[in-house]
Amino acid sequence: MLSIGELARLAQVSPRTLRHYDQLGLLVPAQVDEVTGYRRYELRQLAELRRILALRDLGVGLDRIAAVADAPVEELRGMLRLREVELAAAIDADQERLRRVAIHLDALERGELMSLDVVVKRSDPVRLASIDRVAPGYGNENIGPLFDEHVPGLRARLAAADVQPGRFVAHYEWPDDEGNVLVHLGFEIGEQPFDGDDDIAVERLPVVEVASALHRGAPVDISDTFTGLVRWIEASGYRIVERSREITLEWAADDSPTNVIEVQLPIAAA
Amino acid sequence: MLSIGELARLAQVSPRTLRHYDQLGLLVPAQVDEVTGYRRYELRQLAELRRILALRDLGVGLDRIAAVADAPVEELRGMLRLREVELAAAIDADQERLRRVAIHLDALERGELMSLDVVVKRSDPVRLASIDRVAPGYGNENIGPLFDEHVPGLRARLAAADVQPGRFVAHYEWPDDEGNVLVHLGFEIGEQPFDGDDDIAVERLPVVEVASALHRGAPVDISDTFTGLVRWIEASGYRIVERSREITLEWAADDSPTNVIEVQLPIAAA
DNA sequence: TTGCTCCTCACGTCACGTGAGGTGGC
DNA sequence: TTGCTCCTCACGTCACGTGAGGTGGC
Repeated sequence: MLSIGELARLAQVSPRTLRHYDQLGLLVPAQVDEVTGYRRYELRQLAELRRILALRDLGVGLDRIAAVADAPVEELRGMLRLREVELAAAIDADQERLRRVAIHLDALERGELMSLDVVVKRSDPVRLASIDRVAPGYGNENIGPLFDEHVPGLRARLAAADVQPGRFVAHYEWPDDEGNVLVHLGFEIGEQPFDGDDDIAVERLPVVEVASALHRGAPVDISDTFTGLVRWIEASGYRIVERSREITLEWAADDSPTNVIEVQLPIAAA
Repeated sequence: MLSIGELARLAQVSPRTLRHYDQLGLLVPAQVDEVTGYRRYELRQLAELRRILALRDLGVGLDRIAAVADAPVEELRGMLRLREVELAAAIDADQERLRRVAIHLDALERGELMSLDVVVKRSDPVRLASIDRVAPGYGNENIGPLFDEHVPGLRARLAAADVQPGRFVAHYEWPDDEGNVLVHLGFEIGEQPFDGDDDIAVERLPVVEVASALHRGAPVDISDTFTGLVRWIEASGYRIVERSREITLEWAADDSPTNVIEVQLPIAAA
């Protein structure tokens, strides 16, 4: 017979661990002194304990160890197979994290500070009242004037139709052969009843996987955010499958530093 | 300004998470209503929150995120490098676990049940009073008679010298050209003052890395335990660097099922 | 008799999830 | 006025480590 300390020393664990296993019913002492509460173990329990510790060191939870302890070998086999799958998944997840850490460090080397702002998510479902206009190209110098010219009018016409405009959303199509870009300018309208008119279309943006970055401040600098986002996407092993969406989360004035625009680029695994 | 629910939706986290970050001082609302306690966030805090979540998803603890939040970029860089090292270590550890799971599953296929009993550890420091005898080979049929013949006498002579014998320990040397094996038969004597005599030597076994398995029952079957242990060692990428040690943890009678003998094989990475 | 071992609570860890019980805003 | 949101506790999670406070055995 062994005292708790002797068994602990043989197995190189703490007495506290053995008390814990006793409490869980995982390894109950062969005898317990009724007066003093002293635990007494048999030597064959060292073998039991070793099995418990071996499974524990494989990362198996104590509840699952208890579950296979008195079960047929089949159970043990199944549990080990499960653990194999879990471990493979954990390794994958950590390797993915490792890749992302490397990407952030690369971005830091280049002085880019935004890589940590990028989020991959599914876009929110959006119902939009929008107009289509053609710009002579991308970039704020081409798009900006379009906004100034058409957005106030759109807002006014929605109000006239008793529709509360929500957030402002712009999205783009690929340029045609001459470089002209079809731009959709719209406001979220939720589920308010509205069918559009001969100029205003009502559309739902498909819910897709997007990489998203936040742009703050004047829209003139939005191409920096855009460039950083594209770089992040390439480094992360995605490819862009659609043109960008820009969601204006907050807008004070054209040059206000409190402006916040979310830039979304639909992506897929490269 | 955003309510807690709005910010939570934008960032796809729970309000509870935001309250938690508030409590930790990690992301404190721009305003808190003094009467109702309602939290109000500014939109620029969404960018802060995204950075926090990005680091969290890399497995960085919230305390460390807080530590780099207002620190110079150098801190962030250092923290990410540290995380790189930690992640690599975690992956290594999980891959090692994966290998061991595979070894156990293999052993189960072959019907061996003991692989989970094997432990790698450093041997305990042992001071031994022992005699050297020559056996005509390994195996219980060669070693057993030696035990029967010499062990009782050794015990008696130690008692006569006022030395309390501890656990019985046998260890072996490599066989010579004719297959003769030098066997050391001894008892642990701790630090009791004793220098031996012309037959009994006092020795300290070097503390080394060993693979250890427990044998239960009659010593006749100890070769099964031995075989399983050797197989485990090979499958696990170790090699045997010295002959075995056998430590008798419990001994009732020659054929008692409560006998427990620990078999240790000194190992090194293959 | 003095150390050493043993005992039973019970808090702390990490990042929240999940009620309970109650109130404020549209 | 009714739902929806928000609030503050406070327990539970996982496998013990770490005291606190006290007693038993050599």
